[in-house]
Amino acid sequence: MKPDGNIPAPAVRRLSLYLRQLELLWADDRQKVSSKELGAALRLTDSQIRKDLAYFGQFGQAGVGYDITELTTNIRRILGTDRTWNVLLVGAGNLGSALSAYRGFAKRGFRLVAVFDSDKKKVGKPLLSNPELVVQHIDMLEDEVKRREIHLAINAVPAEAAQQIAHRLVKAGVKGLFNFAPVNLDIDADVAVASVDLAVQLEQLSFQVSMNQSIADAEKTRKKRRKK
Amino acid sequence: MKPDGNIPAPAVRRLSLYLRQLELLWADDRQKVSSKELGAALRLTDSQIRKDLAYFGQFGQAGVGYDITELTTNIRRILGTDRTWNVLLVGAGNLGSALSAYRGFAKRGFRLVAVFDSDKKKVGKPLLSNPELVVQHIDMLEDEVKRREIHLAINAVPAEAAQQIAHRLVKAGVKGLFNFAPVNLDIDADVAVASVDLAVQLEQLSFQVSMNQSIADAEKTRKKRRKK
DNA sequence: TAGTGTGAATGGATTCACAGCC
DNA sequence: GGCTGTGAATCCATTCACACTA
Repeated sequence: MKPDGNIPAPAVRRLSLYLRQLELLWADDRQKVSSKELGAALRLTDSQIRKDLAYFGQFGQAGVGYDITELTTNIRRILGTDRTWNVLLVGAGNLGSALSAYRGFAKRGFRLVAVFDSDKKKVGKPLLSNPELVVQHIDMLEDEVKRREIHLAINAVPAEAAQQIAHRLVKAGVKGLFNFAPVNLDIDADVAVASVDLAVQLEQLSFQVSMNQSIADAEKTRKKRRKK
Repeated sequence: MKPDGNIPAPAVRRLSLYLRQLELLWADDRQKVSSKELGAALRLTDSQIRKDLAYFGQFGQAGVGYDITELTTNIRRILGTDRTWNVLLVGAGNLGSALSAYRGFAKRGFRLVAVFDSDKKKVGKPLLSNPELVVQHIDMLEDEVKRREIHLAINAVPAEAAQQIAHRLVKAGVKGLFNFAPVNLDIDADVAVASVDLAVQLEQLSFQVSMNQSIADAEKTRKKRRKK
């Protein structure tokens, strides 16, 4: 892979979307797809798709489009999902358990290989979702990261503990961190971080709904006024 | 509220972050904060924070900064979280159950008032996390939305069902949709949608980690070559 | 002096438009 | 004719820089 110059983050995010759509098409026995068709399905412009792909190489054929199998392979390689990643999970609470049961991870080459918690009541118990996995005490973290070559971690501990656990994960050698706690992690720049804050998402919804509402209201009064 | 002109979506997203930080400061008994201090804590520039806030009004005092309580109130009003939102959940599987147990929602004024599933084995059972909530059959959806004035919905059903449920939710009158399925929902423009695709997030991590790795490798060979 | 609010300048990302190819 | 790949043009977001204020 070429550790290329400056690739916009939004382009990388969309790569995942393209992959999804390609898999759908593939399941439908399709062979070729154009940027226009892909764009229509994902509600993006065709030129955006072409530009995004062009950051990484030339995958299409003029007049024909993209070969679905080939493009799929290429995007997988770009995203680094053409191999299996070992993933660990810290926090076997509600959220953690749900995540450990999520099928979508395995389907995409992410294999959950270890689960940790600090609560002694949970340690030693197998996961309901996957009885082969037994919750380990958090003190085993460092050893397991090394032993099983784990590069990605899902951090599903409460907000208070998140920063400390993050620090520990990084020190243990984890290179990417998926964080669910509503905190801004302070982390070395060479460690990748993805964050999902569920409450923030709901706030965005609440904002949009409020705003749509007041637009609709304004519209209504405008119309009323016109009637006069 | 003023249904103002063009507010950048990223600015609205950051509003949530400001709110979180303000709450932290407030818990620390602080009275005032400057854009510079806020920026340092959140790793943003001070001017960005001032600009973001300026989209919505004038909240600061030159030479002093922002009053924490006052700014908190204002941001809540802007985001529409100065009131309680009734929220429903569709899908009482693993993810759904975890979400229903998540405390962060209630803390921010989002009240889960109904849970639906199509699986008859689940219907009628109370939620472990909140025994007052009993899983209802999906056919009750429309009635409940009206009866309890529910405007927001969390869609935690499998990908195959997501589009159909989304459609039904919108028809029932829901104005905002929090989607966890890895699909692009086709929805009226006047309905707000927030999406979290867990696998996409992991793919972003995998990309970044791979890229960091190859940068590090390149760095290494560069150094080696120099040594000669 | 410390800090806001804001026009102007910069920097990025998206879209346009078209040459070139199948 | 249909479609890619890509410079140029446009659009949008961020940062700069400073007048103004407590």
